[in-house]
Amino acid sequence: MNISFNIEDFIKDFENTCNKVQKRTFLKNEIITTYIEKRNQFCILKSGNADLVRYDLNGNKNIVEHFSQNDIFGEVFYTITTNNELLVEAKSKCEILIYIYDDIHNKCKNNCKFHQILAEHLPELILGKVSQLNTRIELLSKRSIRDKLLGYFNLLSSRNLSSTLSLPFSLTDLADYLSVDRSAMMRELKFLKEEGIVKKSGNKITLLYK
Amino acid sequence: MNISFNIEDFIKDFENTCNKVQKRTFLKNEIITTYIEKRNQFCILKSGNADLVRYDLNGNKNIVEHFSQNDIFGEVFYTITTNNELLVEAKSKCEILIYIYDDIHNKCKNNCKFHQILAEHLPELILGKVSQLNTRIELLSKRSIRDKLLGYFNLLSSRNLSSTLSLPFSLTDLADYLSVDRSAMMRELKFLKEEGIVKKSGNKITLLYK
DNA sequence: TAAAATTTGTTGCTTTTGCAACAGATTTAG
DNA sequence: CTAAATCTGTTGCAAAAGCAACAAATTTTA
Repeated sequence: MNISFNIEDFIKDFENTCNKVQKRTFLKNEIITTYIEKRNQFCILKSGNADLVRYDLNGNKNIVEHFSQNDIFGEVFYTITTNNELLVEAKSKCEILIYIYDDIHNKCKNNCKFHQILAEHLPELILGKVSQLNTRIELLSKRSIRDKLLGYFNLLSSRNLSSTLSLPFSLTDLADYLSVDRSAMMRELKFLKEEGIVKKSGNKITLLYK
Repeated sequence: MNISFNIEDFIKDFENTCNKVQKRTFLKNEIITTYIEKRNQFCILKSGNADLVRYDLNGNKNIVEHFSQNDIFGEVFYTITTNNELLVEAKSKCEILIYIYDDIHNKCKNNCKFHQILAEHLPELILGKVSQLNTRIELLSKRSIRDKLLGYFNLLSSRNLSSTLSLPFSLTDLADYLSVDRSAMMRELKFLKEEGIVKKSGNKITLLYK
């Protein structure tokens, strides 16, 4: 799994070589797609931010994943189950490439570079996804709100190579992402500030320990 | 993503066509592998049961995944992070195929059928993993012990096409898998029995509602 | 730019979960 | 076959998290 494949360059160079690839733009708050039928959509987020959202039977909103530039998503990653409505919601203006997974696999009739190269790098692309999901599982496995918050902050901080980080979420959404009650999370965040463990201004968090 | 690829047949037919594939057997409680260095191990569980386990900083045991026949696992699925010791522990006698991911990708010098066919089907194999991880995330996102228990029981029940299911875990391990306190889980299970929602005898659970 | 909608921040109270400890049942190992 | 280890089941108490409700700040939109 060499990180030799640069998805950004790939899109730039080859997205126009195949007429089966759909390009679409969505505005903030628009629904990009739902995971209902098994059309095997495979999507790449060219720009913008989006959330994969589930509303459970108790009416709780659940942010399953948060997508930013170059992330991949779509039905193809899910076994569609009964009582689950999954939506991908644009959180800002989004440019998306959409195509159907089977086309990639069964070789495109066009013999275009796009499908050719994509097929070649598909395993590492999907492995990247697996890695992200494992990180998500680690976070959700933490047993207290405090550990979830600190775990998430640490993650963003290490990606950012800095002890300061910007939240890609509102605090309301962060609670839905961590799967906890918002007011309880706010309380915990207050304690973390009072104890001098984190500092917060606007959507910036700074980790103060070590 | 046609489910045309039968991993069991594949192994039977081709595992001996490549001398780079390592076959190993582990006894119950032996450590099959650890995710520490990035050797890009890719493993297939031919038979037996195993758990992927993490011990967190508070000493809590966490069962990240449970593997049974034909499941795939290994370092290649993980971004190795600092404070994380991940172990794969055999829960029964296990037969494993081990090989290094890069060999698959960069075409095996032997030009053996094993690598050839595996490479072809790798994306759908990894997509199956993604699906499993998404199911895991859904479970961990549930907000109460009751919902986690019922969610897990439902899952096993629908796989089993029956309202009765066998737990592949001891209750102690189930608590670590659901990421909750064992005694709290036992209490909740007791309530579920008292309310006539589930029935339990031995390691068999029956769902009584609907 | 004014009104509406959403987000942040806070609190009192209730419910759920975790922790510690222990006894009995079951399984494993010598 | 017996002793040791592990697992199941239970409880009282403490701590954490959820719920509901509201005011103030901020952002969106018409």
